[in-house]
Amino acid sequence: MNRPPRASDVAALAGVSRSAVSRAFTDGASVAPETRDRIMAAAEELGYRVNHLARSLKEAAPSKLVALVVSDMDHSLRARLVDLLARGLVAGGFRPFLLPWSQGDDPRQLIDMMLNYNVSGAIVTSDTPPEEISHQCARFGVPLVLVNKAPVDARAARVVQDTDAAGRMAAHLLREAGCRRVLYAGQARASFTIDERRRAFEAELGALGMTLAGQVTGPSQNHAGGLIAAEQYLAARHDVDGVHCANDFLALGFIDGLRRAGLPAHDWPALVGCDDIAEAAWPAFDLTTIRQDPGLLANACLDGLADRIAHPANQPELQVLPVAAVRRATTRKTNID
Amino acid sequence: MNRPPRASDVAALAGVSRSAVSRAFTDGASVAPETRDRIMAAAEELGYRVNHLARSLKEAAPSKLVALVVSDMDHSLRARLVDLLARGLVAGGFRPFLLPWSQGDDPRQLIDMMLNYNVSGAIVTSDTPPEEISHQCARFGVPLVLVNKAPVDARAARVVQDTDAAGRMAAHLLREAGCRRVLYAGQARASFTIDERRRAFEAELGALGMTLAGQVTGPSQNHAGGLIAAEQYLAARHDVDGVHCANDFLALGFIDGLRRAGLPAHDWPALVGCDDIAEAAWPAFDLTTIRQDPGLLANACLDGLADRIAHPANQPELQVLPVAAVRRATTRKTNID
DNA sequence: CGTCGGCATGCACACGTGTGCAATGCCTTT
DNA sequence: AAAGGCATTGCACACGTGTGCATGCCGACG
Repeated sequence: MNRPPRASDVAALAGVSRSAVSRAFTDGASVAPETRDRIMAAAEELGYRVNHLARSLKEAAPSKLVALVVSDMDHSLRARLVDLLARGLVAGGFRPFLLPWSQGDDPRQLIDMMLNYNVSGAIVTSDTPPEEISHQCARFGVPLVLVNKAPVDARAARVVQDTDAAGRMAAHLLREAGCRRVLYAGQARASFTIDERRRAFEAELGALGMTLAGQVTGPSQNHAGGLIAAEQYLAARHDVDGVHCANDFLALGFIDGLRRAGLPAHDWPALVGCDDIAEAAWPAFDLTTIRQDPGLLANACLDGLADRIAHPANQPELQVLPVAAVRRATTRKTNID
Repeated sequence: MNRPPRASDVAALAGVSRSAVSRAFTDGASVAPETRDRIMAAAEELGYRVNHLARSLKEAAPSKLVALVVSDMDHSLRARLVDLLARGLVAGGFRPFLLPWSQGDDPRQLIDMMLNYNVSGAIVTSDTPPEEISHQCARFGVPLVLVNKAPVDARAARVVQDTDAAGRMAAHLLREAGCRRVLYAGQARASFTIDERRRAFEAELGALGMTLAGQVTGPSQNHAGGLIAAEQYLAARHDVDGVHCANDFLALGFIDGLRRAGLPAHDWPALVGCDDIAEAAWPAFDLTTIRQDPGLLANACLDGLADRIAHPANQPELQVLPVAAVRRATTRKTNID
């Protein structure tokens, strides 16, 4: 017989009823100390473990599983976030359930998985998740937290970066570097956070009396996209003294593009990215950027989820997380001043 | 009444028995087409979903959950691997279950989680996982795949890089660059793969008539460790013409260390890393390295797991994955010849 | 027309667990 | 000594599902 031992096996060995075994493994249940000891000894001998699937089946409350819907895990900031979320969930007694999602995947499959496994909540950190996920979760009462996403469903909690402050900050950092005419590098429609930030950036440029000379666009918001944006920048011979990139990966690619083209360092524009990924601090780049603390982000998600689970009827909360300027070389050793 | 609908609710609405509902959702079961249609309509109306937890409880086979034990997710190669593994598992009908583990965590807690949830298998990609995990998995019959790990338990399948080829390759790449006296950058005892590779590297140096001048050591196998290794290298004024770094992150840090110290490019030693992480190809580094294909790695893990699940009694297989040399600037624009 | 085979369906049990309720036994109080 | 309270324990049911078995029905074939 090779099946895992169950409670009744332990009960038989310990000479008690199966209920007693169940109670021995339940905190606060009424069991005599010596009975509990005998049960625990029998359990140890058989290698018995409580089957949490069966347990969560019995309890009306959904399982302790939490779905983690994530895309673009190769983005180091997201990998870090997933790591922190998983740790936090495990520490809180939950079990993170990794659901990768890519643009073009069928969202219904994702929803099926979440509902089939009776998850007690979900955290969505993928870019541009389909609205259907939010609506279906709301319909079936699955507590949901959206990270840096647009408010697609009023019943989902949201955690977002303070995009307004970040956009203004970018403008001020370029201003500090002495810039007058600047460029924006990134796509016209990228993601919620990037778009919002860009809007605030452009507005603040006006308030500071600076000029937005135009925009260069890479095919994607990553290093490869930055390389191409830099080529465009060099080809167009823009007469600008500063560039704000949609995110750090793009900015690093932009720097690499300038470097590859052999542009002398004193001709480089001032550069400001956003996110403060680990690579931005490397001496090869030393990029001025705007920091979004992944620890803060993860904690806000966990708090938001806990709140949704505990008080499903409440108005879902919107948490806006602060950002901080990180001044490095790309706004110092510029040719301006 | 706010509980999720169950099969009996659907049965009542469709005017059939609960068995019929169960059969309607089971492939290959015997149900009349019009009955199935009526059941599906009722299910759609109520928003019914099969509860897979209860299903897996019924089926003697363990749940479709697979534990993904992972540490150091901020290592971009590992994040990529986790992403690929999660995708592959989902595609194969499994559900990945993310269990972060850090040095110092209690392994028993991890084992409890895996056994409590009756996982049908586990893939361990963390560095230096405690042996206890392997032994407990074996004891309880949980199919296990170890990625780039030492053979701690004979009953676990293993997927490892061809460390022997990689180490020899590193020596040959330095030889190609004209090196004679070389250095190894990395810790004496790091991880299984790194240690094995270093051994092969040193052996091949001898065979090629090259000299290992010594070793510089950073506090960690990442960018920060590389920075410090570079400082040591510069301080000791080693008379060498090439350096092999334990992995790419360390190599990138090493380059950044030389760059920060202002060492002119024609005085740089030839450099060879290992892994071919995305950043190694960036123009800022253009690092010669040894590629380990994460797609291959992920597929090997999934195959290994499937094999362990299908044939638990078989001898666990050991898959050795090929590596490939990636020649870039750090072995070209050297000062030699 | 009788028999047989195949298909659809329902009954009942099983999976492994938690817990309300009642029963039992012991200790304390009057 | 009787009564009452309390801790402990077992019985039985519930959670939501899959499936073997038996039954009933219908068509086909001899």
